[in-house]
Amino acid sequence: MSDPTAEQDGDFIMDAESVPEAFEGKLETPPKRRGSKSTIQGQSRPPEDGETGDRREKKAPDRSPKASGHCIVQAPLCEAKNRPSAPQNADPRGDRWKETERRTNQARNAEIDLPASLPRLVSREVRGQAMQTYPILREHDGHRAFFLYVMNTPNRDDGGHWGTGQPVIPWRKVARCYGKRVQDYGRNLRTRRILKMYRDQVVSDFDWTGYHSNGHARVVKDTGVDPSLEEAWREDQKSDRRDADLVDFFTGKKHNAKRRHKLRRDRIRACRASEPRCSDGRKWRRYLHDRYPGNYYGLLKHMPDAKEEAEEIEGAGRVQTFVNLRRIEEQPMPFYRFSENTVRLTTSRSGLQNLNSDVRDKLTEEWVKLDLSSAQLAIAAKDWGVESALKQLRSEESIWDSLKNRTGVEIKAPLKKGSYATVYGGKRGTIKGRMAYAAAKEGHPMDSEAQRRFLSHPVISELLEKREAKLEEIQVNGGATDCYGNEISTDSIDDDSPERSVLSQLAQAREMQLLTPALELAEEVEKNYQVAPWEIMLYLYDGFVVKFNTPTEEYHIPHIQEAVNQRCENLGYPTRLEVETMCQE
DNA sequence: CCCATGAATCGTCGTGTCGA
DNA sequence: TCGACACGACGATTCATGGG
Repeated sequence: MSDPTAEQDGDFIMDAESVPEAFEGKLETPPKRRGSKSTIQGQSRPPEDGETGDRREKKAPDRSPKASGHCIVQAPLCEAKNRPSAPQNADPRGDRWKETERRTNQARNAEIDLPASLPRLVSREVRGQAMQTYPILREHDGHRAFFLYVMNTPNRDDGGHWGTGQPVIPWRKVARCYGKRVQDYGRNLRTRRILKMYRDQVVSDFDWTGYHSNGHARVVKDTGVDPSLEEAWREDQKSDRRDADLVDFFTGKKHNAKRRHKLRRDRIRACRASEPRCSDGRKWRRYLHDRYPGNYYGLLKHMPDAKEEAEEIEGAGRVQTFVNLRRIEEQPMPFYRFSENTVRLTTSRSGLQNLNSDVRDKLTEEWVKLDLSSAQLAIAAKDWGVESALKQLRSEESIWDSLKNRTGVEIKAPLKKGSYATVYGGKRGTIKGRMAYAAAKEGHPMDSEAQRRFLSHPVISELLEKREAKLEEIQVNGGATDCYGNEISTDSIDDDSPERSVLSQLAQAREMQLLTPALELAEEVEKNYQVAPWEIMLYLYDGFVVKFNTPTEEYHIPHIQEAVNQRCENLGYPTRLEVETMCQE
């Protein structure tokens, strides 16, 4: 967060007003509730559950008079009766244990900032069931947050399916659940103590693995949660919940229009912190932020399809995708910010823009995706004066077919990845590596011979050649000026080869310039019609996604294309705006 | 190459533990 | 009481994922 432009983790939801109702009134009264003593069981615990955590008992007993002292889990709360002389100094558990206890107990009513990737929406019924089963959750913010974490975190030890495998509980995440004061205790925190308190006060069968046996974080061995609650919870998470009465498990607030509104407002404000690098960027963002949010909520009805598609993804990408989906469920409308080294608008949190494209296509099934054909290649071809590329792009034969023929690679993905890397300045090794990676992911390994052929394709090889000239030019001039007149100096970029960065920034600026006529048309249409027949819903760098409010695709799409194509032609870039065909296999 | 996001990794350090 | 040792945690870095 040192980065001033970075917005904070959007979960600022946690301020006074969002304190759960349950807390009212208890503020000043000491925790009389169960607290008193029941909790404490400090020693009641079965002696042996040992490994997890405590081997401590054995020695403790003897030397300490204060054995009693240490078992008071919440002693600190009742300072009223602190005993004068006692246990102070020679506590076998150490001051840090006691301090950890104290801070954890104070987390009953804390300012807690949950991880962004943690899904927190559940149906009202399930939340009620959880509160009934474990009443302390109602009034202990920290335990409630940690309970939610254990139940819902995507961070699981099998790295595979969402919701299977055991939750991983790194100390940092645990501390985060118990609020700022616990986090601030930093290196002195005894995480094990917190876990034991959770077990003692909340879920008595909770159990976890040891730490650092192999350098990994702790893992939950047994959530210990009541089976009927566990099942209800899983069922709820799996279902499509479009019509469910959702609440935020942590705050207890209904996830209704009002809350969504507040979320949006906060997010927009956070995005304002960054300034656009060009006027077109500002226009794009204003337009996109002005969209009617309700139109994005309509996407949620495709959520089950999207999840099904996401299940197909192999490896770590699946978890990423589900995290994205959860965020979309919470607030599907994307908000954009500006970054240091590009004119592009990027969404401020993961969401539609960063979602796996196959999954995204499911969600936006009813919308139309338009993008520039081979945009990056076209831009490089023109700006670098690559004759063979210009010719190829203007010819009948698609560049992709040509590349496929040359390399013998049947699928487009790796070739696309390779050409991105080529025009954005990637080194030869990078280009090869990216292609190989993309190919492997699709299950069609790409051998080094194929990679070599890619680089020696006439178009690619001339691109590489002209690219070197361009890089040298940038180096000599100490930078370059993009199509918006921004001077990009190599000095301002902290990198081994800032020229490459400049090169890619130039292309990215141009791509925005080529696309902007579509934005202007959209603004115009909005002005001229009572109800805009179409609007741009999502910005995808070299394309965008359009929603039609009236069945006028046949009429309007060609107009949009014409506006953009006109500019491409005027400026001499051999690319066109195309409707992306959903090619299902 | 640009972006955002998060997980894993590794060296360092203060402190509790335990045996002498 | 002292010193060796292991542990829990930090912080920075590196490596993944996703998008173009």
